[in-house]
Amino acid sequence: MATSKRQILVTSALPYANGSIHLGHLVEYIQTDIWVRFQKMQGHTCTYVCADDAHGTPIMLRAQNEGITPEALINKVGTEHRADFADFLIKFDHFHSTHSDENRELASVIYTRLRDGGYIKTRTIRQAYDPEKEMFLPDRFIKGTCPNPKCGAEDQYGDNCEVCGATYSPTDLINPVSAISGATPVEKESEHYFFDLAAFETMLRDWINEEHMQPAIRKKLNEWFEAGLQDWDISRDAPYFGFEIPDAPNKYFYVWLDAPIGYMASFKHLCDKTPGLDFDTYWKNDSDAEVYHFIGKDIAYFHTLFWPAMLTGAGFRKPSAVFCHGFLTVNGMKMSKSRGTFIQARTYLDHLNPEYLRYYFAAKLGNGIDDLDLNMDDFMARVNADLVGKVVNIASRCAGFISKRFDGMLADTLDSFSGEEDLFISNNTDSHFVRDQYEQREFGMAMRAITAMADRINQYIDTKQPWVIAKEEGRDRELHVICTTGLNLFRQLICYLKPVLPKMAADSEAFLNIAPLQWDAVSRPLLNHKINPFKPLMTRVEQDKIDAIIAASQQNLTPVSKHTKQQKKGSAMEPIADQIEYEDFAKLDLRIAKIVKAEHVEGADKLLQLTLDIGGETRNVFAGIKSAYAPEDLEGKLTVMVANLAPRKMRFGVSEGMVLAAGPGGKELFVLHPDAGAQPGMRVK
RNA sequence: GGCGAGGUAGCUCAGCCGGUUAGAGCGCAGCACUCAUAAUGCUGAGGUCGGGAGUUCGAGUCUCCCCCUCGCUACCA
Repeated sequence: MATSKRQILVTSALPYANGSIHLGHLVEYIQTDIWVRFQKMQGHTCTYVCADDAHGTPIMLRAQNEGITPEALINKVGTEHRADFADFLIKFDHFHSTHSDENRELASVIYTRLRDGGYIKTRTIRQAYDPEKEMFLPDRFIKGTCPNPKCGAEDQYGDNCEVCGATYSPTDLINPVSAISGATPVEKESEHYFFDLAAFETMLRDWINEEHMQPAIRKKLNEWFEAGLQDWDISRDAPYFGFEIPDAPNKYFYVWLDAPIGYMASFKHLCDKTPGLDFDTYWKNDSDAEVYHFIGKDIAYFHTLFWPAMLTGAGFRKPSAVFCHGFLTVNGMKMSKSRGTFIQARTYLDHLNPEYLRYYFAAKLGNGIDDLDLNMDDFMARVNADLVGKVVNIASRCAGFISKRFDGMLADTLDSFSGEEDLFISNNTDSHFVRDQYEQREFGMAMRAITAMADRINQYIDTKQPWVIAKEEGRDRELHVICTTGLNLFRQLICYLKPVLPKMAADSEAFLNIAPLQWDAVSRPLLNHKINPFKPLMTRVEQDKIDAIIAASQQNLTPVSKHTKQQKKGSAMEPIADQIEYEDFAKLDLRIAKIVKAEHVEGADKLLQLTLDIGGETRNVFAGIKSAYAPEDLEGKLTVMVANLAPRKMRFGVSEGMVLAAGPGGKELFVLHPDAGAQPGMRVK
């Protein structure tokens, strides 16, 4: 490990200023923040910058919808983002916006240098245009019927069909409409600016063969090389919310052009107000400083191809490395609004301590690009057992004796009744391992090593039985040393956990009455020192809090804008329910049923009582179809029923399933009938 | 369809270049203890390492085939 001071600049991907921060985002910010805090504790100069990604069509349109300026929108969202990050203890040295003077300047510098270097070309392309709104339409803003003859799903986006998975160009859509105005798009030509990525192929191929990224990403890049590097369209026509291209009126930089430059811009802003922090030292071509980007694996293309190529073409240094992480799943599945697992940062914060999540993510993060699963049961068990049960418990079980018996003073030596110092030293030795794991972003390994230390300490206390010694005459000094040892070991643990748990570390520092912990400071014990009374440093995760988060996440997102708005434009069709997995469907047991008997129910206005034969057995089912069917119309016919629906006690008896029917109600109800040949009891699938 | 990552105890995961009885934590069972936020310690049960074939003296660990999961992508990047 390098012992000299390093100069390190670290970034996380820029969150888009169009939506809220959710738990998926936080994997990255927490990962980065832990690494940065760790580097700072090592005494290195480590600077962590980020910014809101504030440009692009979606932001422009959303601002219009809300009747505010894009600037007002990004300010509003920016404020919210900052609060979410701050409350999750993500400590940026600076959080900027891509819609800033610094970014405009740097984007212009980079573009101009690329242009002068011959890396910018122009070409006329044809693109869908909304004649009513007078703007070109990104594929995502065109909707129509899927052109796949086997599919024909309505209301699909311009680039691919979410129903059948087919891909096509917007011009293939049947009855295409602009999702913005409802007008029919026309084709129109426009001159676009392109970045000549292929010109950098040799440089990029060399670059990725060094240690600048994880092996899995490198493989992916090779695949992209095989496919051939394409020119990159970096311009968009007005109206567009972004920066106008210097020598091209009414042409704007595509949001992804100025987004990564936002890393530099944010840093530039910080440099301008921080003495001793010099922009060029970090970004000049031959810089010795280190620059790292933490990103999700989905945006590797931008960061490992475009970005280093742009930097090289403009005479800047390339990143030292790009670190990718996987996605977050919740309870083993993709985050889902309907399951209540699409959890906003704020929703979590309303109910739980952010350090729980920081620890849990740390415990499961490695340096690979595997997805990370937030399993709620595991989350609760892990946090409670490791943090509360093991770590905090050590302080809790020693502190009482120190304050009650020794007036809050620690002993003046650890020397020994049996190996106190050895234990202390062995933790120090292990700290080298922990440090290496942090450096390598193997946080899970680090957490494991730390909890193993905690196990040893609890064993030590158990062996020593201070509660027995406390009752015996003349063993005060022994008791004093044991508890002092315990608290010193605790101090080490907290130090090693500090990058992950900054708040708990601060509280522990207050409890121990010490200056902020630095990594190496704990190699010598704290002796003959007055500590403060112990207060609980962390309480347990409770199940009802987790339930509340899930419930709140479900409500948050059900009725909202999206559906209602689009519904008005389209047909009067009831919106399609949230997507389900095959397993969800497979849970339904649908059977062909023969209606052997149908009769009126005395006293019921809407119900008919049906006796259904489903092969081996008969079921009694109450169906609300009296308004549309007479019993005699039904008897003898076949229909389809849900056979595994939980029986329901109704006023007139127990209903053991339900028959399927369509229609709005009243006379317009249509019971399903199978085609000829179906037999009672057959499963429908 | 293409590509990538995975499938190891109930759960979440370690297992480097192949080597004796496959590991950890949580959970579970029993015991101990009571200083501690029902915390802690000890003991134990539990896995034919997705399936099959091959290479080898020897394979979660290498090769091939198959099955399953997840992700990306499908001339947007």
